[in-house]
Amino acid sequence: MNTPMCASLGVRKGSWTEQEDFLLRNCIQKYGEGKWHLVPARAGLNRCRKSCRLRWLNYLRPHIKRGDFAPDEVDLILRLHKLLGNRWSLIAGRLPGRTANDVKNYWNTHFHKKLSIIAPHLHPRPRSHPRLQIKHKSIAVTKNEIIRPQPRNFSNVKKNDSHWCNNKSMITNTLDKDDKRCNEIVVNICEKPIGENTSSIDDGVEWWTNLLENCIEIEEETAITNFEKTPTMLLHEEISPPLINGEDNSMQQGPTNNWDDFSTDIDLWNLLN
DNA sequence: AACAGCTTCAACCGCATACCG
DNA sequence: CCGGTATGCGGTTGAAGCTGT
Repeated sequence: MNTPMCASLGVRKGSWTEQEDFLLRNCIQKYGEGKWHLVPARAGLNRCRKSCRLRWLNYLRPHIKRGDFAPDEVDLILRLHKLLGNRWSLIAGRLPGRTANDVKNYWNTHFHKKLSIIAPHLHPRPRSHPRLQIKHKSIAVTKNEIIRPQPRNFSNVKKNDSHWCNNKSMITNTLDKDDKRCNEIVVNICEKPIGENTSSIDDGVEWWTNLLENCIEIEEETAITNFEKTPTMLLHEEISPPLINGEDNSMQQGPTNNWDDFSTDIDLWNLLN
């Protein structure tokens, strides 16, 4: 366990000062990201490595977007949350400039509390929010089974793909009613690179561009005109219905077949407005 | 103006997984 | 294969600011 390290030896906690931010930023610029256990010593900070990492990832990293989420981003969060559940890092990976913490906080403040009001049995939350109870009319919400990606071992896969979006597929697993792994689903989503140098200004822009390119490919393949559709609409179409075992599964979906049911999202949109 | 209650979000905590010798 | 360590992630907390009375 690592956390005792943070608690021991009087390591500083709480809000970061400008001086600490300056030291950490300089350290990362000099040595690069990673090796977090070395960062406190290198930067001359009396902070634990986890605190340094979190501060960098959530606040100091370049090109982090602050402020309100755009409607398109909210739409994407809703759809991805429906697909992935509370996989905040995965969701954030598809929102350029947004951190997992941002997405999580946004969800908890804008959606979770509202869901807990309109469907408390599905979304329990410790504290009540009387104001919101008055503000929002009741809306029927159906529970959707989240398809949770399972860890996969790609150790035998060649790791020299320099174009991280050239493989459009993300393999996930679904669980059947007996909680047994039953199917592999290939979801066409751009995967953000891991472990590459992503500090350039192209970071978010590039993956988003690739996402759009992939959407265009799908569009061309299906010979459907999507002139006035938003990226998220295209993404929605891209991720549903799934391909199971590489084949069109539209006629053989099992008990977890709810890919085209985004009624909850629409209700949540109404809540926001 | 003062107070209480509520909301937001940065930061912390603990767990799971990856990595390495 | 095993054990220790590093890293990443999601849940939770709490201080600060905001809003209503």
